[in-house]
Amino acid sequence: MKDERDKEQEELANHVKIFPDGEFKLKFKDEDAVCSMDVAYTEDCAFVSCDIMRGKTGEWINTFVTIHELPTTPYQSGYFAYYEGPLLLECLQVLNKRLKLTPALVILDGHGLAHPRKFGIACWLGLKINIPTIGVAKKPMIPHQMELGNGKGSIAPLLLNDEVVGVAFRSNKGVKPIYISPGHLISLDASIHWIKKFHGEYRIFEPIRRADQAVRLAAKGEVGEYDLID
DNA sequence: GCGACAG
DNA sequence: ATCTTGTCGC
Repeated sequence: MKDERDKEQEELANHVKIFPDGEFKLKFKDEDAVCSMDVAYTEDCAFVSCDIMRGKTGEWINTFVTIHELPTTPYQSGYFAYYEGPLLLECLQVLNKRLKLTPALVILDGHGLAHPRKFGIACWLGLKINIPTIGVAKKPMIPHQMELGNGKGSIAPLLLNDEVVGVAFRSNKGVKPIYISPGHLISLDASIHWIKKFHGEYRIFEPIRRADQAVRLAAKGEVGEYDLID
């Protein structure tokens, strides 16, 4: 029996805008911010962090943390957005209200197009905020067919019914790949371009690492809500 | 049919 | 995601 949410995802997926490679390449103005987000959970609450950097230079600005109620919907693979999406949205709303900041691009943990119904959490969030998004995940949801070279920077397409919906990306020699896919209002090649540009020296995308670190500190009670870690 | 299954 | 120390290697 097909989950009701499958139909909803398939419908919403029709509204997602992915540009063909080469079209509408994202350019940042001096003031444009790029945000990378992550979430951590404790027994009784959830913490969201938003790592903020200057899009034009990649320079880290600071990291913002918010506290939230735990999701009421249980986590389920394929429906991650129902679980974590609302938390990301709430954090961005607080960010906007308190810091008057609206990111020009949001990058998050999880998939975009590279999802069984082409509607990963990056698509969901992009549609909600009408801002370009990219999903970067540590595990694939759909397999890559081509062999992935072992060298740093190797890429293999993620195929869904013969359509390229993302790539497996070897972020360092010999490490397990990460998985990049566009979420909304961006192209696949631009998604790869920006991830490469901001990536850093470890396997995991550096801004996501910072967001992860911040949110864990918050979960341990070492920083509070609305704290700017800088 | 069975197992696997973003975070 | 989260529960968790030391340890091997670049």
